[in-house]
Amino acid sequence: MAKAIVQRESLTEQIKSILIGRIVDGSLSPGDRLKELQIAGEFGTSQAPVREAIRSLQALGYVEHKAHVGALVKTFTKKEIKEAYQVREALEGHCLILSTEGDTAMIKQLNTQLQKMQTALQKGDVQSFTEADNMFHRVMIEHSENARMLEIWDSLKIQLQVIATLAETAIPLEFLYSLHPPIVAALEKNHREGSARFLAKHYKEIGKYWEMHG
Amino acid sequence: MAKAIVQRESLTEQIKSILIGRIVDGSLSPGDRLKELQIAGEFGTSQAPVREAIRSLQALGYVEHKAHVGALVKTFTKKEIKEAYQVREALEGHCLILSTEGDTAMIKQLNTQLQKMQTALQKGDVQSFTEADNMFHRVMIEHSENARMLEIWDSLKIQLQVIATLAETAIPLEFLYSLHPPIVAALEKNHREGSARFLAKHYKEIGKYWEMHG
DNA sequence: CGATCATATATTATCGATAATAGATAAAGG
DNA sequence: CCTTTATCTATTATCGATAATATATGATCG
Repeated sequence: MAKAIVQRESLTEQIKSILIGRIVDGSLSPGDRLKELQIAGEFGTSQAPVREAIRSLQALGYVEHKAHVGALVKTFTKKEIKEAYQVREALEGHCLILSTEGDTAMIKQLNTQLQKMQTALQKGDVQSFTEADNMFHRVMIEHSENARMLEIWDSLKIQLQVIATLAETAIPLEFLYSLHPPIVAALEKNHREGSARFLAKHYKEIGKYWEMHG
Repeated sequence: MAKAIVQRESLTEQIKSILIGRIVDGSLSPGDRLKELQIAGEFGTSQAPVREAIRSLQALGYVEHKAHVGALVKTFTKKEIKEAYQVREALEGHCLILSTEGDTAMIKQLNTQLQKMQTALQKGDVQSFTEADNMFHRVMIEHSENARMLEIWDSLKIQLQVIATLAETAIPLEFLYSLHPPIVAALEKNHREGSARFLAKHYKEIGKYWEMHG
């Protein structure tokens, strides 16, 4: 029999999820202060689980913590964004190079995401586009079957996610889209190095936009 | 005037440092359980700072935590080691490719570490060799001037550090050494892709050893 | 004898209260 | 006035105690 009991999540976990939600959706902005007792009061808990939740937000990179002062929602600098993109490029590029010849599954999934991006583009649905874009890149990592790498990749997504909510990054989606198909096309011809080069170009172009507009 | 006051570290920080030391030096072995109250008793503190220290060990990847059960010193599987090496290769390779032509400083530092490795080799000083080896690779990351990447790289080192203490990885140091100079040599000729290829070979060889002996 | 259920125990998770600290504000001295 | 020092306040850091939970152990039933 399947357990129907709703496993009560620990208070810490619940609070953590709620706070992450608030940061991602922007109701908590960079620089905002998280006061342990105030939050505890809001949720009707004691200080302890709030404190723990905040510390784990810190580990995830959502907040900064200063001793005896408390936690502030992290403000991402231009440099940090650039750094995150650079790491992503390193990881994704490596995965492309390592991708095995016969792995048509990855190519298939990449194409699926390309189509989703196109559909979103036509509808002008920015959120769906961003989602598909994210998945496109995540697929590369997933297919390396390297859990650690995926974990790291996800941790990078956090900052870019927060940024995406805040700054309408202002990169024209049509252009952003156009940077992706060549990556897949090269893979389909088994040109893995070429694919990695197109990926590099993709990130170079994004970098340019951040230089100009960020 | 420089402050001479020894800033009292928080209990949490102190406990964290001690526990990390015990894990790295092997007095706490993989699978060992960390009991909050027991440790608190040992240090004469309450449960709270111990609990926090353990949670931050978790974030750093030293221990695993199961709800209502507690923290166990992490046991690294062969697969996880392999994964960590793969990520290292991705990061270091990317840094080599991105390294700027005029960056003689990096080459100089790489050569310095090569020499330290040689010296250690002659003395049969395994620890010094390992240190220099680590630094050799870290130098590549440092020169990307990407703090996030360096942080991630360091977090990967943790597991390999623990492993190094436990299992004498049994790779002949002479052979391990020999994999490094070609990386620098290629860089000196401004063959960055070639350098990255030698790096890849380096990790492939290490991988083989883990397959056979690990 | 095996499977299921109750009970006991060790340990984490949470609580409410207190101590310690950083930063702000006011007072004192030059 | 400006600088330094003392006081105050808001907040984190730590405490000791209790509640909740998972696992182990033993009891009950088929």
